Amino acid sequence: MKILTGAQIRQSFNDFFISKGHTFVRSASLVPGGDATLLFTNAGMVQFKDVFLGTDSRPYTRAVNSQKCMRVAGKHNDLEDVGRDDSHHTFFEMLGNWSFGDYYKTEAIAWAWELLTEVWQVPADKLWATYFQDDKGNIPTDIEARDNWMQQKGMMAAHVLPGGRKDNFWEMAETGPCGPCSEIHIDRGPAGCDRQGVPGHVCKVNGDCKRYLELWNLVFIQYNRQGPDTLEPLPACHVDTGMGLERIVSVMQEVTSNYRTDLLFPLLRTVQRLAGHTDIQMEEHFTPYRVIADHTRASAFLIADGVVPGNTGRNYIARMIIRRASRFGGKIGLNKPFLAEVAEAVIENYGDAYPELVKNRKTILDNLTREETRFHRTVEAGMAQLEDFITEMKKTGTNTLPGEKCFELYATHGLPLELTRDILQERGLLVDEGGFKRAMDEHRIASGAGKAMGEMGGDDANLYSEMVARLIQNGKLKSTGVQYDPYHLLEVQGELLAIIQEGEVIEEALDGDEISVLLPSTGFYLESGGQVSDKGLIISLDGKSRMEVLEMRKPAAGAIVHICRVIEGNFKVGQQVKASVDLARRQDIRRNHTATHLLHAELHRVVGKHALQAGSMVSADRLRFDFNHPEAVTPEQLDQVEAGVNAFIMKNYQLQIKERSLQEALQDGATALFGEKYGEKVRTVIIGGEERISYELCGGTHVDETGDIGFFLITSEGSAAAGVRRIEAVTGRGAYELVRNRTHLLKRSAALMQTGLEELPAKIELVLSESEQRKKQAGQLRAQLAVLEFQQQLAGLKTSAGPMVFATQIPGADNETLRMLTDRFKEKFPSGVAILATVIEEKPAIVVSVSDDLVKKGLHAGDLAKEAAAKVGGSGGGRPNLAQAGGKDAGKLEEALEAARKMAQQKI
RNA sequence: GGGCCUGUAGCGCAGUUGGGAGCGCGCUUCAAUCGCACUGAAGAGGCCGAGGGUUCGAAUCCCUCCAGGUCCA
Repeated sequence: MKILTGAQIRQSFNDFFISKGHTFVRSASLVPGGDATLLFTNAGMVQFKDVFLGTDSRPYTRAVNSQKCMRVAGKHNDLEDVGRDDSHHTFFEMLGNWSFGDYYKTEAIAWAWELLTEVWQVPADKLWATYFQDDKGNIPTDIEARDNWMQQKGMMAAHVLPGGRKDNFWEMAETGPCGPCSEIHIDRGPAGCDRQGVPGHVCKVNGDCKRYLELWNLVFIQYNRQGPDTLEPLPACHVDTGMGLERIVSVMQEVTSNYRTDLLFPLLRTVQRLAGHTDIQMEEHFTPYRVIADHTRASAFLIADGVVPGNTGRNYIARMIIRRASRFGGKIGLNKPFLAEVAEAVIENYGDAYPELVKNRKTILDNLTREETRFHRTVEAGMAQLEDFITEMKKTGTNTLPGEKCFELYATHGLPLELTRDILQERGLLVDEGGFKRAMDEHRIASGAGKAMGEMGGDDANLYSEMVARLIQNGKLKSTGVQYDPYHLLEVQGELLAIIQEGEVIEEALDGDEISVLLPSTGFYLESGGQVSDKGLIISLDGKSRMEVLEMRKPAAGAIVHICRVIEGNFKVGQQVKASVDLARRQDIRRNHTATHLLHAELHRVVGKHALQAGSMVSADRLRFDFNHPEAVTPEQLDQVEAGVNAFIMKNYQLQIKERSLQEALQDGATALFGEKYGEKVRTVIIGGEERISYELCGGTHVDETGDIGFFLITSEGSAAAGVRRIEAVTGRGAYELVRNRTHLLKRSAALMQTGLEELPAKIELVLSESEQRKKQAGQLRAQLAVLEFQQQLAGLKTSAGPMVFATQIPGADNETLRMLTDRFKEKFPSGVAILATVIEEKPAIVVSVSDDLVKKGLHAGDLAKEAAAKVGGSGGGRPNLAQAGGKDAGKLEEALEAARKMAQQKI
């Protein structure tokens, strides 16, 4: 075999297929654009899915690339297993070549063979191939593939094997494109078997040991599945192949582990240096090394694609992976943030092939360190909680921590089970892991497993995709589905192709119905890139029937539907209608969208280049912009940003919007946003001409000149998530309304304060401090008066041998003063009962104090308070030596005091 | 999207059937010192996250919302 580096293998794969007429296509983002059913791009074909479905087209028919993929979570969450063996990864690269209705099996097989055996010089006698033979006998055997394999130079006939549906038939979903596939395996020799000596074990292709390794899967898409038993031949056949880069590199570099290839080993070396381990120590702790290498690589790529650690969705996955890496770092003594250093090795090793890593270096390193720090803090807090549990256990003499307690530590305080177990182990204690699992399962169910990522996809997808397919066949729709042009088709006339109500196709909609409506073409903007859907009207040609368009949706490829409510008359499928976008609303949206671009640009200038867009919402009445920034934006910065955007507006720049190739735009420095799907042709929006203030890829609608925005005002700044700030702003009409309302408020305030606008703040300050002072003074005076009054009353009392019982009203006192007065009473009469009352806001309030010696005799202040309160229609209580009560009827206060006094005297 | 936890002085926190809003650090002033650190004394600083409800009375109980943390998908 040729000796090549991992980077060379990737490059030679691309070069080989480019030499066969393929176009190199950049790896799509890990965040799949426009596919909410998918958490991450998990295969090479994700970005070409719509091409296979026939609803998207590309300027080329042959493509090649290496695609970034993440496989984590999803159906089977095996994250806990990644890093424990030599072949599993969260992140990996998939090499692939594609034919879109161009070449087919003959070329695909010949080229795969040529690349492997001639270019890479993999020994032909070690290679095996499989072809499809239906184990159920319904679908024809793929003889074409078999024969092609047999013809390859050096291929041994015995090495071409049939395989059933499980391994050799590929389907995207329950319906849609599908076809047989053909796999290439390599025999690593008897030594590669990990089940040697197991009785009955036989090494074989697609067997249960590791001797035969699947290298490459060639998928031949030739059918369209329409139901469980109906396959229709496709008019054009496609090829979709995939080969895991890490795997082929491990084979060609003849190492036993993906982690020992030059793709990943430099990362392990970095960890080794940080841990200060010898080679032997590294081998002894190979699992933590693998976990750290895999997870750091994955999180670096995630962050580069805009997925910063957070607590929901994709962001949560990023957090989980980083925390797991951090935890395994702890196992080899790395207790301070260290992942940034490992990430440096990732950037070094992958930066050439994936420049987004280099471009986002600072963001990657900062986010890793920040997340590690946060995790350490969380763990410390969790440990403190655990200490409480341990003390509790020692008290009760148990040695096993109940599962639900352990789960509480995990689910509420973020302390992983493993750490809890380790800490307990050190103290000779145990965890009830069965209980933990049970609590976990309960939690899973309680959290409503299933519809977490939103409502997209769903049951209607099939309904719509079938409907679109039928309409295309009938010639009612173009081959790409509904014609969508939100830039020009602001008013269209067309046939009402279909009406859907609550998942059912109907023929007629009546007044008041809420329905989905399909037209051959539309100019209503479909929510994307944060810009909300358009609203507007659909009317019959005679103008007698009308429905309002509330929202736009795309339930399936090619199906862009209007969600409507009929407000007058009725509609029938087949009739001609006119659809018109609400233009005033659209105009507001355009202003807000262009302002969003200006805001983005200005934030870069004022707070820094790292302030990348992390989310955006453009609606008619406001705009919301989220961006990465670790701390609050200062009021000065906000002011500067607002002023900057308004300066851009006043310069009245002409916007330049044009289509160009993605490659060209990116090379030219355009900002591409994460989570957006870009085809080959992209729409670019440039503001500022020569100065080029902003240059973004954007499908949204924009104003013609920045002056159209009118005016821009920031209305709020706050936190959207950890490390993400959110700015809200208004423009045009909204900004004017805001200023007008505020001006009115200000004028009214100034009038109320009897001063001019300029002097208003000073005047308010003055009035506030005066009022504060007066309040204090008044309180002090009231208290002084009350004290004086009370002291006079006290002076009138004679000291006697026995306990003193004293009940009186102190006008003007408040609760606090009354309590203070009971202390005065105690000073004069160490043994006694004071029942003091006052009237606050027309309601009686009573405070009862009982000296300690009387408390010991069984007197309870609370009882006296209750007795008194009963008379004034209230209730009360407190501690034995001090109690409070309140009531409603101040007129009976004297009576109440008397009752309490009597009761006290009786009890003494 | 859902489950759980937490919002009390500038910071870290306590507040136990609902009845005196507190502790530590920090801050201000004074004393002591040639000066600083330490120490001692005095003091300032709180719509107890927001809004509603129950109650004579809510930091405390109930509801809604907001923010942060954490887990599940």
